[in-house]
Amino acid sequence: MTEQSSPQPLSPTLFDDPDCAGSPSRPLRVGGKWTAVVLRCLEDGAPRRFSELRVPLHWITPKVLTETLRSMERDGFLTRTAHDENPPRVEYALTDLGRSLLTPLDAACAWTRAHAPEITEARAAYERAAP
Amino acid sequence: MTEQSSPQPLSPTLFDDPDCAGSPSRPLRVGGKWTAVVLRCLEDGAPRRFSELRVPLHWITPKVLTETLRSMERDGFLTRTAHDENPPRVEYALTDLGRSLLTPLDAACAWTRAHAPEITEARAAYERAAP
DNA sequence: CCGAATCCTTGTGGATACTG
DNA sequence: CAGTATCCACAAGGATTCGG
Repeated sequence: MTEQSSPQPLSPTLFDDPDCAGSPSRPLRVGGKWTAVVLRCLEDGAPRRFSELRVPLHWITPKVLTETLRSMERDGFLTRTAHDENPPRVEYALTDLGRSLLTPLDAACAWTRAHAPEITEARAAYERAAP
Repeated sequence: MTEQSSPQPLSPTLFDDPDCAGSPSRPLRVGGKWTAVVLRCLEDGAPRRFSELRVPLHWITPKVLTETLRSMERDGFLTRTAHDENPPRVEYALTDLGRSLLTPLDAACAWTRAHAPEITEARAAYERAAP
């Protein structure tokens, strides 16, 4: 098996940026576990290939990525374009609807970043009170 | 058992208002299934008792409500106040932190309402293409 | 290369019954 | 009233394998 070191993997729990790595509170989520991370991967508007998407997604298994992409396609968040070539090439890109989801997503992410310290402290206090 | 007709039950998938009843797309969620609904129940600032909370929550089972409240207390979203009386009385109320979560929550809810028709249409189109 | 098919593990939520 | 304690069902995520 090929040795892989995902460069800057995004977290499954979404709304994370690197800062939230410890991920205080399961933050807001969209649909499945990976939906929002896919949104982040595609937010620059450039279409991406299946295998490209796996890299920043912690080497998510194909099955799970397929499921995620299918449901997002079904909901109109992205388009799937299969080019009839050999080797096959399939590209995914956000639709306007998908891009519009980034707005509430960013709001939620901002909230998480802003309040992560409070949550961490609240948890610590809770532990102190009830060990 | 007492016959109960929960008056205007809030949906588990959160961010719902009555309009989103059909709930296109699993919308954004906060932590567990019920977290955000509890936020909504407490958003007016008035403290509520355990049993009061069960009513608008579809008669959620005590176990699940307890879990939800515990995790929210732990994260500092609400406070739990046990009055030493008989019969016992326990009240839950949002903290400032919990209240602040309502902002991104409202944003997400607004997005869902605004785009629900598009999602519904996208799904219909998807079904037409791949029946 | 892009997935589909299969099987398995886990987490989350829920039903029911019982207690301080 | 406000929970615990058990047991259970199911969906989601994941590993592995196979196919176009």
